[in-house]
Amino acid sequence: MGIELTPRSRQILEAIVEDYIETAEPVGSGAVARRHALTLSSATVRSVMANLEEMGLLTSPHTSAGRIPTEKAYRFYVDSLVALRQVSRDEKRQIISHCRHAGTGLSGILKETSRTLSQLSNYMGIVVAPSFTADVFRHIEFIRIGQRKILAVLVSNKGAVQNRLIETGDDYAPEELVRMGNYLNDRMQGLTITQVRKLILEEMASEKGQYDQLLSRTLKISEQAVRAEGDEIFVEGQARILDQPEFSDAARMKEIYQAFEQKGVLVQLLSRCMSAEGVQIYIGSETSLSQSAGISLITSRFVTSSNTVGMLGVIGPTRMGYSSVIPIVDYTARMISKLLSEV
Amino acid sequence: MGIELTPRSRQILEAIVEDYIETAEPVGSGAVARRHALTLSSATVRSVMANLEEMGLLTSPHTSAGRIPTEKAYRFYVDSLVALRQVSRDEKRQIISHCRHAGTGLSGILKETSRTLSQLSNYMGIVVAPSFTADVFRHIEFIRIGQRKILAVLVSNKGAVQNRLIETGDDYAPEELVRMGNYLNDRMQGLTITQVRKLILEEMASEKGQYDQLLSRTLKISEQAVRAEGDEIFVEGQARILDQPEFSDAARMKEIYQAFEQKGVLVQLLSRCMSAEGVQIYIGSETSLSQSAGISLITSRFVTSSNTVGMLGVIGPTRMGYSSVIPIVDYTARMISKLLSEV
DNA sequence: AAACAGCACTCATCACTGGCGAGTGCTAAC
DNA sequence: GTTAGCACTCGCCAGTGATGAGTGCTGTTT
Repeated sequence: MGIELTPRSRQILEAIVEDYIETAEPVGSGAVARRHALTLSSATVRSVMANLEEMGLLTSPHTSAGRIPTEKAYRFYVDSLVALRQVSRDEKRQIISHCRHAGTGLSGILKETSRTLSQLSNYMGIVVAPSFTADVFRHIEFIRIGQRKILAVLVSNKGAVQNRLIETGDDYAPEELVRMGNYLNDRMQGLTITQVRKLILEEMASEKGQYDQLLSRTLKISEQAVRAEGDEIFVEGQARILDQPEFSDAARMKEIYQAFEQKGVLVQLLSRCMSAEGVQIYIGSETSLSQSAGISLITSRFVTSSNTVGMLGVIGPTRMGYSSVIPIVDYTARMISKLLSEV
Repeated sequence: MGIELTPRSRQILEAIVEDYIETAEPVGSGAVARRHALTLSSATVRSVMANLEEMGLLTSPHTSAGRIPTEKAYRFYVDSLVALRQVSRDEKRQIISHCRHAGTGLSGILKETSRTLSQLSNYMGIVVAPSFTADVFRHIEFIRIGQRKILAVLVSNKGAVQNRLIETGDDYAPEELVRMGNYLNDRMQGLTITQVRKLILEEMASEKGQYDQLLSRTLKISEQAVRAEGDEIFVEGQARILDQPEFSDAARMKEIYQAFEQKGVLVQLLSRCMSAEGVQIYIGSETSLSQSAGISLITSRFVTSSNTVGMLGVIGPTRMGYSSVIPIVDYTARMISKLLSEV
């Protein structure tokens, strides 16, 4: 895995990656020698570049163009070359003020955050609302609060509580509701919320669930209680992709937009990120998005007071300003975590 | 307003509009004469076309290309020329089955609808969830249902009910809640929900709202009760815009996406449509979207069992297949209304 | 007068061309 | 090991001319 490079090769590779990130155009030996004052002639640089190409770190689009970094090069770059920029005072200010300012509830804050990410990075900002569907079911309770209104209180093993108001077709007696609760509490112990939901749906479809009156009523209500809260996901700044020269061509674009249209893809992609702490980076095909698209993803997770975990990050071209975006994502995640634990 | 045209001119204009809708290319006199078997020579058609151009119904992109319809022509076309297609059996089937199939609550149905619209029309589908913020406030009630949980029940003059669960920082006595309710019921009579919300926010900011304990608590809670439910809006099929040849160029595209990014623009645009019944059509600049973009909008509203009004429709290029999209939008709106009143 | 054939004219599009310049790999010299 | 020099490749660009679709006008026919 570890790639062996002389210091000079590293320096040159870094120069190429950064140049390419900046200009989006193949960089030639001359440019490297000139811009980086390496006291090396272009010819020397050339021979080094030839080496790097052999190692699979560079490719040339055609004979007499410069070279462009491969995915492998980006990977190496972020792993061991990139010098992370500090988050500037101004950026910090923006992040914080945007977070605070957004008034309307969690959704509002997260949406605003997504927008801020997009603005600061100049790529696409993305935020996945925390949900505890991966948590383990601990306790559920149904409370009658009106003629046809039931309050469901769902508690997970991490202590997160989810209240849900359910309107029903007919009336339920309090004793019946208690029995329902007990039934579920007995049977669902140890499963994750997602599994619980799945199980309920299966039972609903089975014959037993169809003909047993009481059971059927129980299932119908509990399904609503456990239903995932729209797994909210906020994407902002889609238009910014169009700023990137490599996507100015329509076919390319279409691919990307289609990929994102099934947000399912994103959800799947992001749920992977939930597990690990800290900033995570997926480059090109590592994202397992429509391969050829040349997309990268920088994410970090954040937590809330109720211990649920959400995800935020930035999607951009592989040729992305890692040195500045990584710190921004990191800082934003911390801030959001802090903000959400205060409440 | 009424444009005077001889039958023949009308026929030729219709032919041109329909040809252009199909091919997206300037249509010349020859094509019209040939394709529509009008027993007219191209020369005659030419002179008619010259007339139409003078009337502002056609323009030529340059001397020796055919002509393309102006907005005015489209307007005239939909007003008095277009022959609406029937909704095919297959399309009906798709609309109905998609509506039914979508499981998860209102959001799910509407999202699926938006997707269906996009699929059938091959343009962008859009659905705005019904909200009763424009309704008039009639009654509000707070019910204590747990240590720190309050249920707010809000009723509008049309009989629509909105329940909302509120979690509070500290505990409230039932009597206090009753008093709070009375206070609001007295003061907010006759205002729309939107106005109520605005008033509450204003009072919160005023000195009185800051220092009067009871008032402050009342406002804080009622604000949450009245808060607009995220004015949900579902847009699907954005990628389909890229199928349209006129938008294959990146700059053009960007304009559009940026316009849509502030969904505010859409909301504003669509709230206009809410007032009138039946299918409404906005062509080009009539949409008051980024002018030059050549976008058209076909919408219709739908109603729910609780008398709230939503909006659905299709956004596409001005050069849109009106004859088939109009009926689809119309039919879908009817179906959704029916489906939502059943529940 | 309405319809039309004929004609000169305009102009986008396309394929082809040659010049240019950036960049390369190789080799021979320091 | 480093570098200057050189021949070579190839994308890009501007210019060229042929092609063809489409137009407006004019004079003739019915």
